[in-house]
Amino acid sequence: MKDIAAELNLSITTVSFVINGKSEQKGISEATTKKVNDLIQKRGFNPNSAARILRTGKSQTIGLIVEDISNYFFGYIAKTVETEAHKNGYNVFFSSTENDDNTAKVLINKMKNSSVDGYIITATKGIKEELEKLNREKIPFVLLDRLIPGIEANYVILDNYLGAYELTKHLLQNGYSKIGFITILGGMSQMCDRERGFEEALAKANVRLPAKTVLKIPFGETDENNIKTIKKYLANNPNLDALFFATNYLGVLGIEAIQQAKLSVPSDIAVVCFDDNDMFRLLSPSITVASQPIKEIATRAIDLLIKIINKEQKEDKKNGEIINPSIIIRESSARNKTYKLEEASKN
Amino acid sequence: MKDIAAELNLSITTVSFVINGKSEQKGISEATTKKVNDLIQKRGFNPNSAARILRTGKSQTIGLIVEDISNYFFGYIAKTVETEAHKNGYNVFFSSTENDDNTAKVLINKMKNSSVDGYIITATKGIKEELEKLNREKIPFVLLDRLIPGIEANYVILDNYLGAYELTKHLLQNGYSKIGFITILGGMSQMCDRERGFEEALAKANVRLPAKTVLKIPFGETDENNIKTIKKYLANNPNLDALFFATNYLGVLGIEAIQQAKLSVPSDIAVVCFDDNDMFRLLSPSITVASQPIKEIATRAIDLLIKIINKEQKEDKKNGEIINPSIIIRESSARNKTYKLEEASKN
DNA sequence: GTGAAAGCGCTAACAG
DNA sequence: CTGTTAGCGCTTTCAC
Repeated sequence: MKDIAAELNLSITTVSFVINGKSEQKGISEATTKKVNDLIQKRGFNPNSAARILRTGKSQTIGLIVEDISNYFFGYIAKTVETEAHKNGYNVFFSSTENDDNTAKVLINKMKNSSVDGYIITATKGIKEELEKLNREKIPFVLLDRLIPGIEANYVILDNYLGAYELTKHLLQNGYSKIGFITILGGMSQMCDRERGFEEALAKANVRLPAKTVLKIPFGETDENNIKTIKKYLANNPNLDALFFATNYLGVLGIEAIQQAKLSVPSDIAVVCFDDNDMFRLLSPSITVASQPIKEIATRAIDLLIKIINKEQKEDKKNGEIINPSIIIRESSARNKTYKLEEASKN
Repeated sequence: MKDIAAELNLSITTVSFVINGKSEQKGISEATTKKVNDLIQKRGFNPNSAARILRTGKSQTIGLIVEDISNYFFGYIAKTVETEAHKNGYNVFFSSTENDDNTAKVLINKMKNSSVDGYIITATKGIKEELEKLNREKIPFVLLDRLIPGIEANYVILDNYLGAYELTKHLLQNGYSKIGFITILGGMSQMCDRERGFEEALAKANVRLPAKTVLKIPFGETDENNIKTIKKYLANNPNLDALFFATNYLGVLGIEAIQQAKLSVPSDIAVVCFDDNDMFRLLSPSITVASQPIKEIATRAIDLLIKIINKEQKEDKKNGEIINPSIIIRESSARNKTYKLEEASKN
């Protein structure tokens, strides 16, 4: 910057104003502005962002903390967040927590050092304190996909209850009533809401299931072990006529388990799953799902965050957005042709 | 830092030395060191990284530029890079190019402003100049997945030629010789290598195909249009007995097109694809693939980059690593029921 | 063993 | 309309 100023016989201030687009505001002549801009172009000058951050305290960077970037849902979230962030002049730091509290905490602090201007966070269970600290320090963040009870926060989440409720209702209407529910152990809010939706749909239909038909799989196990667990569960619950997978990666594992157990879908067992992806659509039979409008979720989250950063939104007035899922009915939950609705409802 | 120093009646220098783990080297007493560390812990003090970057010129950040973070291949690359980077004390900036030159250029420059210490780049075709500039400025980078002709660079890529050659050989050995090859238009080195592998395997077997059996699909079209294109291609080439998809997302689209065209795999047409994923494994019939050891590729790339950043590697001695793919034979390329999968996979 | 002080590149208040 | 200047928080040389 100094060089530019020297070369044009201008003060550093002038150059700085031009760079920051304050020519007009500061009453700098068009000619000067142009001269400066041209030279900047020619020299390929880039303002040093470290200095700028140091001076302004703003890094034009947002931190994105997801559960697992290699999961399609989060990958697509990340892509959308990034695109939208760039549109608004922000860079994105991303990281995966692998659902580990400690990793999440470390990440939040690491990003804080890097002076991110705000966060989008898919929380893990035990980071309440960190979030409270962010609130105290007035560092903006938006919770995505899941909430932490007792935390005042801006958030964008899906109506998980509704999705699970409808998916379950769909199964019931198609004559499946002995439904196994496979979810994550120690799940966060989104998982609890899905379970609640499932249970209330059953309750409303006066269907009662033994508790053991809910299978909770710990996070972080190997795929192989999880498949084994699901296979064992299937063997122990031979009377089930449908399975509800509460999240996409469990669905994938479940399908593998079902294949290995040589069960036919849906004639032996129907399948529905939360979250859609290419695979569920192309599989034969294709899988009925509750689909999340991922792009919308991500866009809303980043837009909300940027609004907060720019103080267009009052700090103390938190804002929550709840997005509706859509149920996509496919082959995996269609009864076979000979099936009679009356018979099933006897159970 | 100033506060810490003041509170302990020490100079800022001393505190700085302790923070940077130079107590010993600088001959600071154990007692002092401990006192400082304890207070830092208690206060939750975090050194301001902007200031540090400004002073040292090192940001402990690496930039990861991929084609599309929502693609499983790149998502998994990102996850691995990130994990490995954190292990080494680095943060990761990531971005997707969507295979667009201009985006890629902008990203490289944006990251340069943010003083990344180095890059991992999946190049687009027209960023030769940018890379040359990086070389001139001695900013370390590692090319991943694909090369740019005429650029001196460190790189980690797959042996794409070999993968395609073997995949084609497999088809030929199983009696498929009228093989359609579906790839990206204007593809980068990795795509060219795959095509070359395909062609040379055919040539070696003395199989000659009309040119029109190679279909090149432009990047950036909608999925719908691409599926239409593939369907039209299938209709125009009814004599094909196998399809070779040169990359995973084309394979997915292709499978959808094949389903829509009501063709049976492999009896009507066999299918093989580059890159593996859950879907190809679980589909029925499952898809034969050339699988990339993604984790290894990512790990090698980040390790190589860090080595270069730390000057453990001479700047002017570029280092290239070529990783071997493995061929995973599945149902989609089995001739008919009498064909034995086990036999084939022995290789 | 420890401290003083310069300066990284930029912004912005203030002074002309 | 433009220039002077302080200072953001840290590292590091040099001095004691």
